[in-house]
Amino acid sequence: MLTPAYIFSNDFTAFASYFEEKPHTVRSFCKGEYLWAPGEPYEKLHYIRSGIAQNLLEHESGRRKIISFHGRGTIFPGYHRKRYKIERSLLTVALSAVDVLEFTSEQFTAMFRENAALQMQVIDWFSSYANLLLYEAAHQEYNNTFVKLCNLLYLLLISENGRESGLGDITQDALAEILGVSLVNLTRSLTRLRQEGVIRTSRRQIEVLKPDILMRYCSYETF
Amino acid sequence: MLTPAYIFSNDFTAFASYFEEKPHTVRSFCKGEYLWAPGEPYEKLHYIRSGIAQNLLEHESGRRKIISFHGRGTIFPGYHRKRYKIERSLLTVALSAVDVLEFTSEQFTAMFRENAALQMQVIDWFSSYANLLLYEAAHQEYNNTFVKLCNLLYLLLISENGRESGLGDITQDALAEILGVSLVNLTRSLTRLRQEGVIRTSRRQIEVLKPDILMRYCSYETF
DNA sequence: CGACTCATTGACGTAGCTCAAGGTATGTGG
DNA sequence: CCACATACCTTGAGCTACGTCAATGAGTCG
Repeated sequence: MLTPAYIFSNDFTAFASYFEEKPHTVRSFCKGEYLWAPGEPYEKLHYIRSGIAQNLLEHESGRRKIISFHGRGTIFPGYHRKRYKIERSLLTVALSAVDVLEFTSEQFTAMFRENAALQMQVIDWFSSYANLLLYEAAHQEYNNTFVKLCNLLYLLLISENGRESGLGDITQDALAEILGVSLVNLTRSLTRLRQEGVIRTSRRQIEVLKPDILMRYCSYETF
Repeated sequence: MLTPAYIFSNDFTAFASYFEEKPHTVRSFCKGEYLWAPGEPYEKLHYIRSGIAQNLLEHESGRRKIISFHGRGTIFPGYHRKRYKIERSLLTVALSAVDVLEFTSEQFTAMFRENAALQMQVIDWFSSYANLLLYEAAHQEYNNTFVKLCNLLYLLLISENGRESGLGDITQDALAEILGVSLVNLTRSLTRLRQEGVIRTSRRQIEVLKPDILMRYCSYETF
């Protein structure tokens, strides 16, 4: 049974050569560049050949919520046709150099119509995305910061998907923006875990020394 | 541009007669009965011919989060093939007498494969569901209870989708469970709105007297 | 008309916020 | 290679939004 995944990767690799054959544009983004800029409607879909990007939402209060990460071998955003107001506040930023195949909505629709396997993969992608959002909106909401953090560390560093997808380094500020808590509050929970010998921290790095203890702190839905 | 909808309805009515022709089971549920019981894996899909059901998640702390409502002319749950751990904590309850066509995963897959219009509608459903969850997980998270409530009242009572779908009456307890706040805290915000003459409340009923003022309290993403 | 559901208000404790200050790596230009 | 700037992390202090507990009121129904 599947647990939430913050990092999407390698779910469309089976279609890599198929995508290459079909009409598309090759594009590259530098670290820090927007794949999807603020205020822009989301017109294009990207198949990521290499690199990693993060998707986040800017709240009118100035706080930012990191929603998900998208690495090599996946499509972002999900294929959809309707336009939602919230998309104006969503943006996608390259965390490293990113190399993509860009499809217009029409180009992707043509592939979707003819390729039954692709249809199923799009469904699978949506169910996985919905699962992450359900976990965040309906489960994590009721956990305190400490449990939220343990859950996140488990999903990013211990779980199969987390280990495979390998985010590499991450700032504590980013962790706070994933969980929707303040940096100060996040640091306090990390300090507790460090004092208990569960983790070791250094600049942009968190190493889990005692995964079994970390898991005992996690909530039931997490693994 | 579309705003979040808590109530799903009439998005599959175009397929009503198509569904009737295809293999299915007709089922009826009484008010309070589970369409999807706790701990049960989600094996079946329902096309709701009449009635309304709510989908919610039970947290291990005992708190409940109401996620969405599903009325006539829609499908629930969304068509998907993978199994997620969180589904064990999800449940769906009939809020009134509910009459459905029940499809097994295989039966629905057969229809999905042959019917291109259905494929597109399933995509639209997923994008709408993802939009609601994004709104909840990434936007409402940063609003205080008062703004959360104003947003919800707008979406349920003022917005086009809310008015059309018509939840009818709703307890304040349910509102609190949608927003993930305590009943006490919710009541205080309602009291403020009542004192300002924005709403009138009575048992299971909320009437908006001054929609323009309510809207001024809402956050930017809401309409 | 008693029992139950639903709504309201008060009292009080605390998780997590902001503000503020400082410490420690990492990178960069001279 | 050093001086300095910048990014990142940590800790303290005080405030507040929101949670729980508790008591009561006000509709609804068999």
